[in-house]
Amino acid sequence: MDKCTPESLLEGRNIKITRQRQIVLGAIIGTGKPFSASDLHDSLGSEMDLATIYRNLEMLCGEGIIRQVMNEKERQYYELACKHNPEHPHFYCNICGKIYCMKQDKPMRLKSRLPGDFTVEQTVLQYRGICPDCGKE
Amino acid sequence: MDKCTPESLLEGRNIKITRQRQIVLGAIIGTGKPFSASDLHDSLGSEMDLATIYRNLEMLCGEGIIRQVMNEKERQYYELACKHNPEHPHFYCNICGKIYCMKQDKPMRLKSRLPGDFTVEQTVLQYRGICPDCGKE
DNA sequence: GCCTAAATGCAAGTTGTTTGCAATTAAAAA
DNA sequence: TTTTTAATTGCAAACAACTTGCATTTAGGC
Ligand SMILES: [Mn+2]
Ligand SMILES: [Mn+2]
Ligand SMILES: [Zn+2]
Ligand SMILES: [Zn+2]
Repeated sequence: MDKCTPESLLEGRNIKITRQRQIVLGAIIGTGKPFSASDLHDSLGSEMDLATIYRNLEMLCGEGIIRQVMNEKERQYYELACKHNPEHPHFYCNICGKIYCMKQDKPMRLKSRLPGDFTVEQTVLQYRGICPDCGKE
Repeated sequence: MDKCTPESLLEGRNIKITRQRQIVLGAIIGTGKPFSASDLHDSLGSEMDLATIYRNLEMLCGEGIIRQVMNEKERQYYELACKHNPEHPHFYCNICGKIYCMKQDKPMRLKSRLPGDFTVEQTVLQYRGICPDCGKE
């Protein structure tokens, strides 16, 4: 139950702890919601260059500290990928574009996984991995 | 089992049947695979303006004649949405980027839904619809 | 404190997609 | 069939998300 901090997330990884990385990670830990690069940029009052944010998001993804959540309106969303936040499905509202995290309790009625009155219009199921062509090499 | 034609797909819809729409729909019907705007543009030997292709893809989507399949590498993929091609999951290869359509037989082992040796690395499950905030208006 | 590789900011470049506008065209009206 | 007109097209420019090159700064080992 030890809470994540910018330092705890980066420790033992041979990654420089820069001022901007502390700020970015602080913001990521601070929000519970999925976020895009420009969400971050805005929430930081544009005090950091967008290119720096993009470079750090890529790095954090590679390290498995954050994960890609959803690609919507040609914009990539991410969320923290620590032990407190295991993988789970998401609900995307076709009207306001908000992204809701769904609880991932194993055997459970759908109703209990989102609070309130959600109307599901589409269910998107995608598999990613290695195809036979690419598997043999 | 009547096969789709550009005309049959557009009929009764108050949409002008232009030369370029026949060509685009012909190409879409011709290929079984998901395609992007630039896939189409290339396959038509650049004989049609990309803007026209984008405008028509948007229109066809709105009409439910095609559907969005996947947003990958910041590029949108589509496929024909006629009665011969009901909704189904897709497999995206993390290496070559190919998109495979999966058969959607109801009760079935996963093995039988894709031919060959596919390694699943990620399963993406997304719901889209209307959230409670947007539902009450 | 000094040194060096890594990280940053800035500006410019890419790529996918959209938009404004004048010219073309499908198809409804005459 | 010819005329009319609103929709569609092509072209060029605009946009938005993201990436890259490069000179400058900085974290962290010495
Ligand atoms: Mn989530
Ligand atoms: Mn398919
Ligand atoms: Zn909503
Ligand atoms: Zn492959």
